[in-house]
Amino acid sequence: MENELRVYNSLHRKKEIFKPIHEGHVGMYVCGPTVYSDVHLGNCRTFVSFDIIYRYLMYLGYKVRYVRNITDVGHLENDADTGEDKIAKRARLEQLEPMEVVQKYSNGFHDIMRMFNALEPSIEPRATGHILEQIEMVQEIIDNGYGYEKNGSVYFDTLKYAEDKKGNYGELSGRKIEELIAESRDDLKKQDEKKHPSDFAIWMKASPEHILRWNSPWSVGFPGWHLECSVMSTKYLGETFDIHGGGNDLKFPHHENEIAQNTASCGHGPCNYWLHANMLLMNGRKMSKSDGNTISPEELFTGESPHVSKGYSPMVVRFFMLQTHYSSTLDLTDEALQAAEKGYRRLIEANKSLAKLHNHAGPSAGKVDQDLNDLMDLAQAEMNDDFNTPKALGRIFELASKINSLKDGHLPMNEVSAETLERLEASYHAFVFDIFGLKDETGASGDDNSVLDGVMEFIIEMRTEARANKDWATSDKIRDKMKELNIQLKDGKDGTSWTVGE
RNA sequence: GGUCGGGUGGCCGAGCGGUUAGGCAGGGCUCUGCAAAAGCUCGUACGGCGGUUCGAAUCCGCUCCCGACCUCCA
Repeated sequence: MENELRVYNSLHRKKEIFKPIHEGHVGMYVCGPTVYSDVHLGNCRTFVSFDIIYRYLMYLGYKVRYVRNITDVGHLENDADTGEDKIAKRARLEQLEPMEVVQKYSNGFHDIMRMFNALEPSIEPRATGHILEQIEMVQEIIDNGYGYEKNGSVYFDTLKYAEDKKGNYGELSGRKIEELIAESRDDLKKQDEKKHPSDFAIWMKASPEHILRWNSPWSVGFPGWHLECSVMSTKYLGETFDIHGGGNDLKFPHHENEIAQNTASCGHGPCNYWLHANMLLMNGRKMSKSDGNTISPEELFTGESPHVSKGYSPMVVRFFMLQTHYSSTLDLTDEALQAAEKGYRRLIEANKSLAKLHNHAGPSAGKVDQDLNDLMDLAQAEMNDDFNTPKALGRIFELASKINSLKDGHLPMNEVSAETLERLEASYHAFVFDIFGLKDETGASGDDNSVLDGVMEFIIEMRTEARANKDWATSDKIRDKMKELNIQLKDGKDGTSWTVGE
């Protein structure tokens, strides 16, 4: 097991030891959402993946600047004939100001991410707030000979870029420029203006119906579709930073073009490590609105969808995501979610049991002590191996078994040193809550549940009395009634505990 | 068609040359007034066909399926 953090760098297609540019600091940029409609659940998976990476880097002691943009301008709508901006089109549709649309869906996005307990990025820049910087970069690219203007639009000269060996166009996505020539479809917009089919726009002249528009040296228009990330990552993280992340589907053309733009303007690519999160599938297939194979975060939470038998809480979904490595596809099925729900509860319940072990710590360390420490070391090692949450989770589950055994007296508590118990509490908590980013949704022992806690304490006391008197009728009545109210009572060695839910 | 990535026990999902992943479900046992919870325990899987090797789920070849990207998309 490696003790150093290793990450899978998409650019080199191999795992590499992670070494930040500035000791103790990490700059990370993740391509954020385009806010022209409600967040896609797949989006959430990507951001949850990077949320865990962010959390783990901080856990390791790094000071992280996490930049995740909001794209509120610049994406062409492919299925429309006009080639107009997605935001503008949506605005027309709903009779709203473009920025109103942007605001609405940004809010919605934030709400969902909050439900998933994702930490906010350090900076969340918007493309529309960086038009000047984008114009500057376009000019730089032109000045360096890699951009050309045609009818008010400016294109990136991929052929010249490739010929100069300035960068290696296609390196990230494994594409060759010759193949791009052959494959490029001839019905692309403004094809006739481009010198080469694989060239892409870095500034677009606005058509008359285009609402979002800004003045520039070339025309009244809007920036190209990949420029914002090049510009904003450079502005907030510098010309070279540590990690650039995003969904797998952004590798080409988005990230490839980003590299080209950065290289053309400042001579080198933006970052040292490219990390890509894989896609979320449902029932083995890509989520697709057209064939009905889709579910929104809200539908998933409420259960109002033909694809799920019931609603699953955000934390259950988050746990479900943890069970798969971020670089693998994740297949969402009702059955898998049900399993995740149980697993999640087990993980949280063990944490509560752990808290109760506190007073029983013995003085001498034994085999159990060693096993616990080994498992904690292993869990960390798994995370160091490219943020392997499924493996780390496996170790934490093994810890949960040990904790339960200790609680039930199946393992000798006096073999666990006070030091190890302390470490176990800190470590278990750190993994479950700080790194995995889960929250306790099970109701009991919550921070803001003092009233319910008090009531339950009383009810359990009453039932314990009944049981002491072998008044089974009363004790079972209490238990059944609680069950009806969705509260489960569990009799253990040290008394009765309770949880909300089945 | 091109480029990548996959096919693992009933389900999900790690592993990627020799060792029990883990979760869920199922069987058995322990504990318990009963139940639940919890613990212990059982199941012996790697798409197919060849090859390399003392040894392959793990490497190589062929083949069959699946997915992603190639066009806005996380």
